[in-house]
Amino acid sequence: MIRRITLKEIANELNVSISTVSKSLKDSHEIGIETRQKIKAFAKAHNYRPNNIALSLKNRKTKTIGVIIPEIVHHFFSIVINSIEKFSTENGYNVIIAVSNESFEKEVLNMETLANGHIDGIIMSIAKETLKKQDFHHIKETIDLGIPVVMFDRVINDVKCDKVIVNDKQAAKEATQVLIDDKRSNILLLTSEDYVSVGNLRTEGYLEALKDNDITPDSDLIIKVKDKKGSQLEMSFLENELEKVLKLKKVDAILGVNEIYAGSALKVLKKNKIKVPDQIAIISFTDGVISRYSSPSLSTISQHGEIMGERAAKLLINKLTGKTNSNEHKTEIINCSLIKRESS
Amino acid sequence: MIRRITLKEIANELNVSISTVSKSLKDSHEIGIETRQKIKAFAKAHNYRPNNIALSLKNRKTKTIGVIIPEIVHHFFSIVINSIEKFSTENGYNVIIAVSNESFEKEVLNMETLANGHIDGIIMSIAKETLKKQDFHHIKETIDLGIPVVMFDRVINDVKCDKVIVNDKQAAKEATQVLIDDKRSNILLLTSEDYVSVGNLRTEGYLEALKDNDITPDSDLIIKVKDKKGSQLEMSFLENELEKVLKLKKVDAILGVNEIYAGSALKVLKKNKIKVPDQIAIISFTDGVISRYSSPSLSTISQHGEIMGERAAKLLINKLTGKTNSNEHKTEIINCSLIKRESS
DNA sequence: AAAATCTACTATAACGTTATAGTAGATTTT
DNA sequence: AAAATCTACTATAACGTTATAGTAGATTTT
Repeated sequence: MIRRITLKEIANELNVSISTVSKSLKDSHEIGIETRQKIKAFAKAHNYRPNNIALSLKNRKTKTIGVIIPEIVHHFFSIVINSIEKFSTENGYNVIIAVSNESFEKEVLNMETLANGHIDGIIMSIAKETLKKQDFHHIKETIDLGIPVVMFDRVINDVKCDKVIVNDKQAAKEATQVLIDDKRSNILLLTSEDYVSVGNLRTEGYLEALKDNDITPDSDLIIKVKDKKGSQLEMSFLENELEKVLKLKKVDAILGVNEIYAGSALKVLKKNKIKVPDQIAIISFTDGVISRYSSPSLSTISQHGEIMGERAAKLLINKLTGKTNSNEHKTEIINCSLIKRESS
Repeated sequence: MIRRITLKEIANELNVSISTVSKSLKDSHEIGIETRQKIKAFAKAHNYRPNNIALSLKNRKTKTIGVIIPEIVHHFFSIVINSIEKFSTENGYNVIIAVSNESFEKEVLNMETLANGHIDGIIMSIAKETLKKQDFHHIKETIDLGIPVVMFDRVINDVKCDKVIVNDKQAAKEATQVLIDDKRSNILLLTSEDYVSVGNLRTEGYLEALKDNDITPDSDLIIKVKDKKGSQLEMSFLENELEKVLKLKKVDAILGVNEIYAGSALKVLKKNKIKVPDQIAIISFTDGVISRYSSPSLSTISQHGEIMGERAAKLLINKLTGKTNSNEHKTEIINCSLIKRESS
């Protein structure tokens, strides 16, 4: 085992002061060229690398970004993380991941751990439980400590920080319109409970589209999927509800706020021998792997997770490097796009 | 903006020395009880939190684990990360994520960045390009620096470190046997190129099963999917090759080394109106979301990514906390299990 | 030749901690 | 009453850096 050599050790070996070594390695003109070269050669030969922890302490900068997300095993979030990691690394930042698992308590814990040390700023998407509780003290406290926070996708209006969102309402409205234009007017909506900001916006978009076309919304056609611990339960809830509605009501289209919901719906339709898209067309949010590999493949609304991640990272790094003022807060809106596949 | 208070500031406020503050907060009996309580109360009131960077420097421990993986947007890897993150957080460790994108160069870069500072140990799965190049100097150097490394899934035999793998060969053999027992003997294998360790082992298992049943392997029935930048190209290669083979040869079963391959195969079969599993049965590795939401759903071999992640994290943390000797290296083998669904 | 300037360094403090060694003043022992 | 011990602290060095201030000795200016 070879311990990493330090400036002190180099200084001792070469009988110069630590300052001389430090300055030489930075190629400072204060030091004579011969000494400089000797030191640089020695450092190289011994594979000197500055200790980043010491630098972090000195500079009060860790060059690390903390990311708090509700889930990792999730197509959209993993795309965003990937993109954050990519952009951050390119700009000399490391990325620490913390998962809230949709839990308020864990999110608070994550924030505290991160804020206590190893990061310069935070990118996050809010846990469902936090949205439900409407308790954002941990986020406000972190911002008060001078740690910049950027929120993406699931954001909170009354916390002042940079945000990256998608035009959820508009996208849902347009998708609904596409279904209506296809002569379908009994559109079932699979959405999440109201406190989930994005689900809510998508529901609004759906309702607006109906209104614009003078279709009276039928509350039976809106299934709000209850969150259960463990997605298995959540899905069986959805499947049961959907089957019930299909027996009672005429349905000729389904709009899902994510591809898991839509994928599960597809299973139910198949089981009941309902033809997609002939009898029921489907459009869903989240352009993930389910949509592409299911059959028929699902028409989806892409939220452009890659762009989202990159924008979020860019906003944060701009704050960290002082390129943007720390009191000004931007909200960037990314336009979704509808990807037509076989289900519509 | 409220800057975090330091020991020094507390000491100044209360007219005691920094030592006294530090010791009081650690509840040291060297300090009188009244002083101690006064200091603790003051610290609490001002929301004192020790600076972790300073502690890291002092203790030469960062309480952070680095994870280097080939991809994040990947069911199996994201499950493993999730599990690593979970176990690590529970044990007081943070997790830094670095993505190699299957590139050797990026993997080396990632290793160097991580080894230079902010982490105590590394968990990794090797990039395909690295496996192809057979150049592992970066990993050996990191280990030489006294930074423990744990490899999972894609491991390297001639690097001495802890490893967590799956019984790939045996699992592939058993899956093949299941297909044979179902009276299928023209089994097509969708595998990766030879240098990918896990793909190779699975191919071996497949071949062994054939041999045990006196079936002569047909090299036309083994498609080695070429890696292309961008999975889109990779898949069109697979689809074209598969279509060719289906025209030329009798095929009554397919074994895929991952669910992307199997999912793509399913698309091809569907396009050619081949019934699954009646005409061709499918079994694949990776129990992901594609397998569950495709139709028919795919029978898969679960590699138990959660267990893998947990074991890897446990092995590493045991090394870091000195619970296990740093010179002894374990290889843990996790048994896959076959999950039967509709495709077989 | 004294004063000013330059060259090529070194010493010191600081980032925020903690562990070790040191020390006034009070109390106990002999 | 001198010596030993205790109590309740403080000073210092260290982790590994860097920026600022300081300084011998040589060289240049006047």
